[in-house]
Amino acid sequence: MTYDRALAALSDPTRRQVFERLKPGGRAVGEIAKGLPVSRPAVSQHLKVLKEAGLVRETRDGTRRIYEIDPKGLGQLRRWLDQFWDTALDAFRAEVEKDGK
Amino acid sequence: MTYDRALAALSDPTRRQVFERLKPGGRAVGEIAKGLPVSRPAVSQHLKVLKEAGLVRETRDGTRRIYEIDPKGLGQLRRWLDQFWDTALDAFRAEVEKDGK
DNA sequence: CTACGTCGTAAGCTATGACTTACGGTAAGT
DNA sequence: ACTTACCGTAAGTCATAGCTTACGACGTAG
Repeated sequence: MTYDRALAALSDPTRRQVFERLKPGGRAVGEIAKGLPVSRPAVSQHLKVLKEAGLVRETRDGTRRIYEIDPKGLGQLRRWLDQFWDTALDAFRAEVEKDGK
Repeated sequence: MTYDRALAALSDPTRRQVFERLKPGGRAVGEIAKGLPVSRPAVSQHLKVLKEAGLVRETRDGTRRIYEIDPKGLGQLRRWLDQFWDTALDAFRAEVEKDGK
């Protein structure tokens, strides 16, 4: 029942950028901030929100914190989404195929 | 590329309530507002956002507007979500099963 | 032990967004 | 034609969330 936090977390564009930067694999905070249009502390705050939403997990490596995608929050969000598929979408399957790309 | 709007739309709790009320089927605005802790105009504004996100579609019936779930936005959101499954989750499948309910 | 690199947190500012009340428009019934 | 029901939009208020700079904590290297 934390899908609500996941939705709130992923609603912010820059926070989504942070999250998408973790797709290739784990990364350190400063490395993530590099290239983003916001400061490093801002990235830290975003990572905190993502972590509390279960979308990201943290690992220590010396003074550096490595962040990687946590499938837990992603799974909860996906299950919540599928809930609408099962109940309300049976009549529209044809259009789902049609809307394409 | 409208998954961003869908995420922004579903991030608000009361807007999620509006959306979830449409799960059983199409409903009129006043009917949706009944039982919600906000006014009817507020519901109208929420429906407008949901519509622009492709999550809801509108139908006329006299002076009433019937709103129902639109699978289009739901599909785009789901595809965006699955993107992370494919790339970053191969190593964690075991844990996905473990986190359970 | 000093200096540096890496990072989280606090405080403060600003913009955005969710809500309210008030109003106007349209369709149906009498 | 008048009234009633149903709804969208405009204007204004208030809280929240994202950003910045400043600071302190922690580990590492020399």
